[in-house]
Amino acid sequence: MALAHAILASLLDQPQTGYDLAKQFGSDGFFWRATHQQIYRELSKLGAEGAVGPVDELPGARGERKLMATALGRAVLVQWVSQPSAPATIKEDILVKCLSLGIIDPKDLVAEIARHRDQHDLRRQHHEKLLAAQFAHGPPSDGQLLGRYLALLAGITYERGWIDWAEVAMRLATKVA
Amino acid sequence: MALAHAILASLLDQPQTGYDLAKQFGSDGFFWRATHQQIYRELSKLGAEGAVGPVDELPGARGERKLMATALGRAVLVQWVSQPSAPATIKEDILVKCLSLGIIDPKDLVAEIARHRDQHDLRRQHHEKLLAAQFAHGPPSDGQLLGRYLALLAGITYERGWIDWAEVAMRLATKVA
DNA sequence: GAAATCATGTAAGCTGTTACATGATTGA
DNA sequence: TCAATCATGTAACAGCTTACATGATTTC
Repeated sequence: MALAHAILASLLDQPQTGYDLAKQFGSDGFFWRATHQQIYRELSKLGAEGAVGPVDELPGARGERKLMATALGRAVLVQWVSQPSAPATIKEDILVKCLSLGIIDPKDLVAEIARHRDQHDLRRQHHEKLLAAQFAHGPPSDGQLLGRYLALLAGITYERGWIDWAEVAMRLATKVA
Repeated sequence: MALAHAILASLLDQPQTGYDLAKQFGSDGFFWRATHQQIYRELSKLGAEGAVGPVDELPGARGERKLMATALGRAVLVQWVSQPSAPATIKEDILVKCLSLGIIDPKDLVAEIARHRDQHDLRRQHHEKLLAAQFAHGPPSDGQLLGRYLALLAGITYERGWIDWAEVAMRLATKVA
């Protein structure tokens, strides 16, 4: 149930509505993807547990229900972080498609790999823009900020890995075509 | 429902029992992870659809029920491969932990990143051993084999990405500690 | 006034994980 | 013969995805 913890971590920085969170977790560039349905479900649970709570905003602010992590929520997060977790399992369609190369037209695979390279490249650019905008002066020394810096760096490294692989794979698969 | 297709792709090479598949999909190094329960569930479905079928082995062979993809199964796979698919979504606990750096001891995060680096390094070594053993003479020209080569290459690139990131992240997070 | 965006939900179905179970065969 | 491995399942639950729905506010 790491989504709950991802939400809590996201609510450390600033209060947000479910909608805010859904936008963030729905954007292609974010380190974690989730739909608004998942977000709201988790928020109800977290609210029932008392891990997130409403922020009493200016009464004039239209029906917004901004939430933030409570002291309990932060404690829950700290507790979870202290337990070791296994690396995520890879489930990439493109690899299944590679394994099917024996029964498909290599040109189709090359085209599909090209599409993937483009999508990963878009994300890479997005991450790099954020990094440049938020951390123009290099890695920050503040803990909270450094965490975001490291997450962005991981995203960039990840996307670059796929891009590099795609270039090599396309060259090799073209030869067989 | 890509697991079904991963199974079909795996049954292109050679007939296997559910147990064989479960071993393969359960090993840390494989490009896709699934438990034996998932495997058997998918195999029943695929069997009911006629996408996989039994191989009549030597009658002496003990209760083995080797399966392979049928013509229909191959057609299903080809059809699925022809549709574009989106890159997988990242769900890495370690990134949530990075975002929590504001409320935890940086030393704990560094230790956790070190654990992750080690696990990714084990997988990297595993993949590289397979690559060296199966493709000693470089990339193969045969389609089916090239597919496996590309999948292995992707695995290696992926693991290296995380290892590289971990080295940088540990250096930066140590400074703040 | 219409369209877009903000904001929040329910319901159904599929996928993945954990726990529990069974029986046959192989090797020490 | 005892343990390990082979081989196959059921059941329950947790997590994720897709489709369907509603109403308020903001912008053109």
